[in-house]
Amino acid sequence: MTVTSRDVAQLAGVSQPTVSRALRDDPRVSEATKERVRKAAERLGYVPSDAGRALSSGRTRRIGLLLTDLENQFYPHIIAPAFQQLESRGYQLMLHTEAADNDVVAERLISNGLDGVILATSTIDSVVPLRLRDRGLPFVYFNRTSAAVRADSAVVDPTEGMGEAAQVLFERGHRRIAAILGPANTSTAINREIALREALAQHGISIPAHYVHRGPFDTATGQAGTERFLNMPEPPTAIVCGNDVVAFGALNAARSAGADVPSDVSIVGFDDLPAASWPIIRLTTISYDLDAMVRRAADLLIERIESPSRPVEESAFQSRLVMRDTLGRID
Amino acid sequence: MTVTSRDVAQLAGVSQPTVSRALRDDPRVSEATKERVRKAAERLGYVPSDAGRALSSGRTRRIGLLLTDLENQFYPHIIAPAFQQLESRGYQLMLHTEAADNDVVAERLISNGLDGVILATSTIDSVVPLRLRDRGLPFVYFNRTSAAVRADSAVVDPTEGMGEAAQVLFERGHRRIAAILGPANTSTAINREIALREALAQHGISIPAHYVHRGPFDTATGQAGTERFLNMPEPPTAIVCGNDVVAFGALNAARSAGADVPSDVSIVGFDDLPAASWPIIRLTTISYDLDAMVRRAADLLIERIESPSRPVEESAFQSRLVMRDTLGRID
DNA sequence: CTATTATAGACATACGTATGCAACAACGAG
DNA sequence: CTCGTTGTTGCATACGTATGTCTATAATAG
Repeated sequence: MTVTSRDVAQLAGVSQPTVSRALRDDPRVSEATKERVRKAAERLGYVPSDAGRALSSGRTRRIGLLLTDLENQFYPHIIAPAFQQLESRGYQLMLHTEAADNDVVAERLISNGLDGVILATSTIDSVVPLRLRDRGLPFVYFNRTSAAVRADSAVVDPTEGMGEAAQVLFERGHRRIAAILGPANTSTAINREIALREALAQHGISIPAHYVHRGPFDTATGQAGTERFLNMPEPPTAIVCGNDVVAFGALNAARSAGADVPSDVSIVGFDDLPAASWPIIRLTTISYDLDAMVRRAADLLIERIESPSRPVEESAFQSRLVMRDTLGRID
Repeated sequence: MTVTSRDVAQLAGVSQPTVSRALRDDPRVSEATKERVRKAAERLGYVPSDAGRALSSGRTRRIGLLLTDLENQFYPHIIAPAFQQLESRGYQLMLHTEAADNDVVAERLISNGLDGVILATSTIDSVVPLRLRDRGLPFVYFNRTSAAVRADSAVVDPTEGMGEAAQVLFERGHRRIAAILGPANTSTAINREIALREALAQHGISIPAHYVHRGPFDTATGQAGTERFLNMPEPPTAIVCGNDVVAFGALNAARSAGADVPSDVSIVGFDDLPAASWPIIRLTTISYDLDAMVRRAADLLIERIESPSRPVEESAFQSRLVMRDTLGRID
């Protein structure tokens, strides 16, 4: 039924191993034979079997990307550049989305014969990195890291962005500043909170406990937090959000409550997703080079696969504030 | 290095085939032996090799989803339910994004040892369906179909939705109606255009050529089309868009041009993406059960895989208008 | 007590490719 | 004329699992 390298070998009048080598452009095969083999392969419509190749070579040239919650607008923007970068280096991307982060997930990653894994949604207490390390399966942290195992990583450094945001908030007269932060077990939420608090502290501003809302990085969290804040007797004048998706939820809540942004309340995001710059949104947010970060993660992983003993490389990307229309002035 | 079924067999004191059967709960193995094997597997941390399994059984339980343009907001909403549905039926999803639609793509799909493919971005002149059919690799059309090969499909029937939209547009006094349509080589663009024109014709309205703009299903198209329309000496009072993403672009263009929606121009979308119902957007659009459609596509494919000789099933999903705030009344 | 059958497991082999090693031819140097 | 060298190909085998067939043991019937 299916055409194998043996069939090609027979037609070309060579042995099966020669076909294998010829089609991968092995220098040990003469140009004349290569040409003959290619012709034969073409004529039979031969397509090498990934399974056979994987079994024999022990490598699949396949890399997993582990995500939770694909519905979140943030992740599609990772997938596309990851795909491209891996492809340009001869690897394929295999998407894995899992609600939980447990042993079953780790097993699935391992059994799939992946050459490596990009972990994009690790929590600081994830078990997956441990399992992967035990198996010797290379991986890289993207965006978030886990405390359990040290590994190559590509993350954002929120310091500059939060610094600029704090500066502008202060200059524009904001003193009552609230924050809608991500889950406490994610490195991103922790780092952004620290960066924000330190930056505000430089202007003598602190965020009281009742001005802090925590939850998953989704619109519902932004919505819930903003509703809570707006209903307070003394609402904040500005809300800094853990990311853009949360900020979109905040904008929605403000609109629903009849509060004008930015004259009633200012909102700041983080990530600068494409939608943030849409004329109907114009979100003031903190930006960084997401595509470059994805590409870096892919590169780090491939280098790790190809030379496993390299020193660990932790790569941080600068961030900066992008002023648009959702951060106003207090008179 | 890696633990194989042979290692487990040795530890459990049985043969390798018995391990294979025991772990897959084959009735030919006694419960006592199964238990012993499971214990041994657990103790060694055995994880079966996908490649070995694929090579031996000829099946991978892996299904490809072929997309172009992951950046488009529409597609992530397909991926998540597809993932879930396939997983619940014991299959894994393998994402393939390709800019083009050519032989190379088909070859990649074939070599990957997929059990089947979901084609989500076929054009009517796609070559991939031909190649897959020649190879005997099962596939299903999702959303769009191709004329070249008949196959199972799950698509939207735009008739009712467009009918309701035309009705409301007419009742609210719109007579100059424009359309921003998708690429002419996609079945979705064609079907929606036909449905729209027929529905408007019932009210004696036709869309003149200069009120038609065509382009890819993205925000840029919506933006460009709307700019063009708004600059006309006699601009349309309403714009029907090929999908929501296009409509978002139209909203952006209107905002940039200082045109109020809906008092200056009305906008109608198609798909009812989650963002369409956001308070800051509130897009009037045509809705259908996208998740069910995805699940249907997955089910059709799996059934095709498991019984290849079934008759072809073409599944169409009803659509309906969802009124929100972007379709106004002409006084 | 023997013949028959059911049951559980072993044995052999297949799947398709990659790779170390041996074989061979052609050739030039000594 | 011999020997080493270089370049090209074939041979043998490994990768890890699944499955058809065969065998040993136990259970059952006559």
